Amino acid sequence: MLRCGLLDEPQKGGTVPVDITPAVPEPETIVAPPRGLRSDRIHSQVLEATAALLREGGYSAATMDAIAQRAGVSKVTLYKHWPSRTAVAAKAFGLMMADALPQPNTGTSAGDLTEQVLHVSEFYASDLGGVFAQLIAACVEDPAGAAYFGEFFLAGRRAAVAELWARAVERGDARPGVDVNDVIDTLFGALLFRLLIGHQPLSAEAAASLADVALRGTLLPTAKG
Amino acid sequence: MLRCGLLDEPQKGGTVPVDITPAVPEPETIVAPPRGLRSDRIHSQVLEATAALLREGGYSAATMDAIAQRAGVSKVTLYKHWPSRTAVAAKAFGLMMADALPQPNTGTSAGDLTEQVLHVSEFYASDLGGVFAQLIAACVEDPAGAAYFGEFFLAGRRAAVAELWARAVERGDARPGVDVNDVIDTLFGALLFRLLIGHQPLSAEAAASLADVALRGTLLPTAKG
Amino acid sequence: MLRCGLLDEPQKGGTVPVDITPAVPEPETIVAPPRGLRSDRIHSQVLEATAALLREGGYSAATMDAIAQRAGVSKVTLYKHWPSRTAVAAKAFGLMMADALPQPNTGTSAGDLTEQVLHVSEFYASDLGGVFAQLIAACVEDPAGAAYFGEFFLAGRRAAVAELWARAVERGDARPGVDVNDVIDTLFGALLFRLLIGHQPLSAEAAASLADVALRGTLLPTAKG
Amino acid sequence: MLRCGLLDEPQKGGTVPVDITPAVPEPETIVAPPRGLRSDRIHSQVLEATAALLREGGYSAATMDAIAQRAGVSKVTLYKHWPSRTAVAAKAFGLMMADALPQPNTGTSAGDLTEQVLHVSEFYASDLGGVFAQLIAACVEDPAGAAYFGEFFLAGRRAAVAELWARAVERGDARPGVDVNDVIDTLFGALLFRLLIGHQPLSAEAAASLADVALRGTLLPTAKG
DNA sequence: AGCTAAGCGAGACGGTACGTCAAGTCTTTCA
DNA sequence: TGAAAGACTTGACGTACCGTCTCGCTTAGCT
Repeated sequence: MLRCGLLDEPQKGGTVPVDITPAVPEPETIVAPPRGLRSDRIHSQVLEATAALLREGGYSAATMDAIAQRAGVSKVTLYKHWPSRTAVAAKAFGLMMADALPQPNTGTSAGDLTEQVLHVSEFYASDLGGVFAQLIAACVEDPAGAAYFGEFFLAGRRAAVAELWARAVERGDARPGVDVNDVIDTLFGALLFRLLIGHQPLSAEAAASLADVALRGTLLPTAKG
Repeated sequence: MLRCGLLDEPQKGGTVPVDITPAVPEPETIVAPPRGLRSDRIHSQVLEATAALLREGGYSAATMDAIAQRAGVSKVTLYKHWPSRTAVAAKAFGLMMADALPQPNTGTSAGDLTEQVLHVSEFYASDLGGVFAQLIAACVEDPAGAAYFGEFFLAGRRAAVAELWARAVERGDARPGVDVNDVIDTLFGALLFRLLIGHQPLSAEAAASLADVALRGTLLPTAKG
Repeated sequence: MLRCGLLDEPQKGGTVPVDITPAVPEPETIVAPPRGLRSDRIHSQVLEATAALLREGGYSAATMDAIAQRAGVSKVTLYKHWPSRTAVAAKAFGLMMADALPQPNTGTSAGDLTEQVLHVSEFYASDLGGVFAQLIAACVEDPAGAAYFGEFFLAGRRAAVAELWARAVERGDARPGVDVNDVIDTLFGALLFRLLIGHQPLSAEAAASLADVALRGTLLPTAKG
Repeated sequence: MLRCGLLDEPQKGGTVPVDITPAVPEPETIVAPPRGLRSDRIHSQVLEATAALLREGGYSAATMDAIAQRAGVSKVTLYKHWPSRTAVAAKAFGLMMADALPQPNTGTSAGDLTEQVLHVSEFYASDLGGVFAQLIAACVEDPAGAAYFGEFFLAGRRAAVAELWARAVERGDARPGVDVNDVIDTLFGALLFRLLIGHQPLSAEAAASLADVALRGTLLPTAKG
């Protein structure tokens, strides 16, 4: 009825040898926006305006009317470039977050992955983490938006973690036979759970504790720092 | 900005020795509905109507107008008993699901927990799993509803898992020092991730694989079946 | 495809003995607005606001948004009371014009009818005559609005002329066998023609000339002043 | 505020001795379309496409986009040849109707004029009569279009009737001193009234009755068949 | 047993946002 | 150079659902 189908990452080349291909077929929901010089200008104006609105007032402030006005663009145009409000917001959020999280490099597999979990936990606990939760929520009812969120935000995040995992595999720290997607979902699913439900804190200690549990299940005992 | 605070379970009795008390202070959002005979009738009528609507058309069909009409109750009354639409839906969903998942009893700790994961995965993949996702999403923007969702649905689920964990602790299968909340979130967070994002399947195999990873991190090697 | 069916006058009693019953069956398009104290207040507020807008900027200024805002009423409410923008405007215009044209009383049939034609011609030539034309035009595409225009504006006008005609009949000035509707349409159709097409002036002389032609065809030669 | 000024017929030649020159000054609204071979092809393509659309779905189907697409012409080009949508539609309608009504020739003045009224009444009652009403309505808000409607449709109609009237004058059937414009407007205004308002039928009997009334006012008693 | 006050059904209402439509203008690209 | 293609702005439309409000009836619970 309302399954999402969020992820269809562009898979841009051999940087990531590990397979993170989505198991579900790629939806054709991402609109090909009109081409041309004007289109490019509009595209960036809209995304900047949306990002600003998201920062200032969260998803609920990023109304189509508000975006249109702030970007100096008409609503009709918005709907010609994106299939829904969620899609605009998702793409804007993705670009805004593009290089927010630095790739950790501690020298050890456990260290890298733990630090990544800490970064994400911190992000979730921030204001933008709230926006992230709102977007996840919005995507539940809007598969079209979900495709954008997968493409422009989630794919990048997953690729980053997949790269860390690939390093661990190279180092011989990974427990054999463990799927990278299981690693990612186990490491960050718990954080997402807490972000959405809010039943448990998202503190650094809590994150470290969760990372420890998850890494014990995925790395070899010898890899534990 | 928009953290939820979903869980404030009533913790009714000593069945669960392990601590799953929420770390965040309990919100006072749950309304005390008017008392009296009529109130009881209204309460159950509304919840049944809402449950039926949720089953038939998901959260989006459970409009306040629709609920009011189906229950033969006025909207004003609805708002006297519950703070918001989400709250009604959450409570109705909780009661509807009250005894949907049987408590597994395989004889081993790993078996019990794995089976629980399989059950939940199956539930997520069902139509009602979609409704669950919608409710999670709705709660992101409505803390009041979130309180109801925590109280009437999540608390029960977590308590059930906590009991399985307590058994594992008694059996000496649990890795010492592991927090029960970390266990729960790690075991089910990954499933929730997949439910919401839909990037990976929710099949039995996938669930078993995730359970395996998570249990390796929480149970002692000696407990692995 | 787009015939109107404008007129369904209430026919309020024996004042007018002559038959001006519409030949087309009465449409059921006029909405029964919600009842109650609030409704009454809203009704009058809306109609006053609309009348003001019509006076100030014609039909094109009487937007639903503008009306809603000026009347301090929500658009949804407007659509609960009236089926369309045209309907609101038509009713407001009707009430606004209710007693704009005095009933002539010159002592002779020809005098009365001629004076009426002059009045109407003058009205057509005024700003409000323009609004009248706009309403006629709007009703062409909106049968629901047409019903309101018939009920709240045209019916009254026709009844007024019908009364003059009835007097002429009593006086023995009317050519026998002439239908009152033919009289009305012949007397005023030419004016309407000129209002809409604008090919010929709506001056007093022109109106007198038209009235003369039409009355020669409807009154007996003996009645001509 | 919104008077139209529809009629500015080119008056091309002595065929009509009677004066039907408009009393209002001729507006300069009719665009001189670009000249050249391509222009001619475009012109006819557009007008044919528009006529087809008008026939199929009335004025509301004759969108500028629809016309442009059907004619294989760009919208910019449309606006280079005509000042507005109404103008295109009006011209297309005029050409489409060019020889729809045959000129009656019954041998008597009254017969000719009555038959013309019957023809027009029949036309009004047809689907194309509805389109005619829509065009009249559209012209109310668009003087530029009105000019085209006058030039390419109304002028021809009026000239035809004027010719009948000229014949009556030659025959000595016309009441002396009656203006041809008064004749035309009186004869057909009533029909237009009924077309637009729809309060009375447009049947042949009704038309005959109206013609009778009007002709009694314009022809001499001796001319009545 | 009857009265009073609260609870309640019905549904009108304001508000906010949505997604859509068509007119008319402007820009790019092709012939 | 002029036109096709079509992107864009503008302004309004009609709809959806939330949560509040008002009315008048019903019922509970006290006197």
